[in-house]
Amino acid sequence: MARTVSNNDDETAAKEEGEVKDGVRKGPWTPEEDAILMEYVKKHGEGNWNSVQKNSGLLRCGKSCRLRWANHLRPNLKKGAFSPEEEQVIIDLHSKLGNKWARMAAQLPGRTDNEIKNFWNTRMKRRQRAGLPIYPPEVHAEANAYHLQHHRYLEQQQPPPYSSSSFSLLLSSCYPKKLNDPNQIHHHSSANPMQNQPDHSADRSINPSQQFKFSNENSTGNNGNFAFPMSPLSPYGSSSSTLLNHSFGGDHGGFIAGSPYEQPFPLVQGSTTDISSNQTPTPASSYASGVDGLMGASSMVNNNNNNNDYYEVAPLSPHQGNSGLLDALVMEAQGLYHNEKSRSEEDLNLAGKLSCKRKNMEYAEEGGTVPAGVSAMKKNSGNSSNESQRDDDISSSQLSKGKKQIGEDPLEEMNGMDDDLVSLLNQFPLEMPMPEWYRRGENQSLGLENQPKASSPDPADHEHAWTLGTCWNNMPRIC
DNA sequence: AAAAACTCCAACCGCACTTGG
DNA sequence: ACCAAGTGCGGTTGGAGTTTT
Repeated sequence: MARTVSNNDDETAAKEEGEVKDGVRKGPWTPEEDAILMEYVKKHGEGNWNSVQKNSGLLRCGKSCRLRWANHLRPNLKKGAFSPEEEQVIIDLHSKLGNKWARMAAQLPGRTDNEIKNFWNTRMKRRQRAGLPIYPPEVHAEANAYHLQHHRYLEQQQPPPYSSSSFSLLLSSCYPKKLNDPNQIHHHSSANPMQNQPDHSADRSINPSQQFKFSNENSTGNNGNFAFPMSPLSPYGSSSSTLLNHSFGGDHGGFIAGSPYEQPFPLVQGSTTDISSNQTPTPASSYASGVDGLMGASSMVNNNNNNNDYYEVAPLSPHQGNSGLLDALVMEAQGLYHNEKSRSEEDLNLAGKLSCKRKNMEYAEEGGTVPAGVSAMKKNSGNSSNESQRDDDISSSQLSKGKKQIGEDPLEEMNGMDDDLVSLLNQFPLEMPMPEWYRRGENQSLGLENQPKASSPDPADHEHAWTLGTCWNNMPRIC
């Protein structure tokens, strides 16, 4: 490690730490190597990394040189901890992009993808340990809106490759496949977003083997209760026709506001009935193609106790390519689940009803009010409370605002998806209360101005806050 | 004070994509 | 169309430093 190489005995340290194999050294860079590389780049510019070794005598492979330059030597690199603003940016971007570190880094001048990646992984760990949600509610809302609008944009531009597989498109739209797809990166660069027509070729090329099974082969006749594909971030699971109707019906294009990153894909004009009417039975293999098995990998596993279900999230293979969003959500679910479990095993039977209340407590804690029981629990998570405290400084206010009323026992509803989506669709609610936190932003340019106000929630419903953080627990009540 | 646990982060690795022959 | 080299990206690892027990 470079930082471990002392200045007083670099050669010794390099010999000890730098392993030379086949004329290529590995391990930490020495100041001398850095100097050589910097000199080389000064003379020849970036690129041609493989020629560095030939021309400079540096015993490093091209990849290593590029990495060293990009992460440590290039000018204008910011060092040190991320500012709260930067952290907020990262959280926000991650909710929209997943583990697209390079793209995130492009939004953060002076920061490297590696830095961001490390930051995020650390943050995820901390929050998982603390049983905290990965994303603040506001970020969820924004991301959800982003995904939905992006999806609709794509859908309008070109029909889904598989007949009416909105699911596939939505998900794939959330996880751009091709970095150099002009429609999927640098959204800001286009003055006229309509000029950027999405390239769905990537969506088409998705390997069906990687697709999760969201089996809906019998999903005809859902009575018009279109169950929109569940966005990984959606507080509603993106499954609410109400959400679609209320939130996006009548949009006439525009950007998502309220974020540092306005997303200039055009909002799609049209009503949600367009979407629902387009939903035709789709081969299971065509679902979720875009996210490399997003939902399947995270399919909630029911313990087959339909009355007092508890759930666990199926483990994810790191190679399933969910772009990190799913991982984040899985970790969140796991963390929260374990929290729940650790608090009271014997309360499992009541978990469905109580979990919302508990989550409220957790959010209250995050906001500074720490119920005794919860604080005791957190004490067991090492120093994570300190870290989480800082970590949540950004979002604590948001989180405190994020107490929302939602359907009861959202995980129970989740369970049905894998087994019988048809019944889920058939029972999907036509109306779902719009939570307070979501209405908060209705004056923003999300096209929410024209939303019919949801019926005011039952005050008692405030207790039904987020059971599993901000990921799963806003699923509307189905049964 | 020592050991264990944890955090941080630089660097490596493999895969996928692009480009040029 | 095919192949190889170059490049970029994301996942993972391993070690030093720090904190906790």
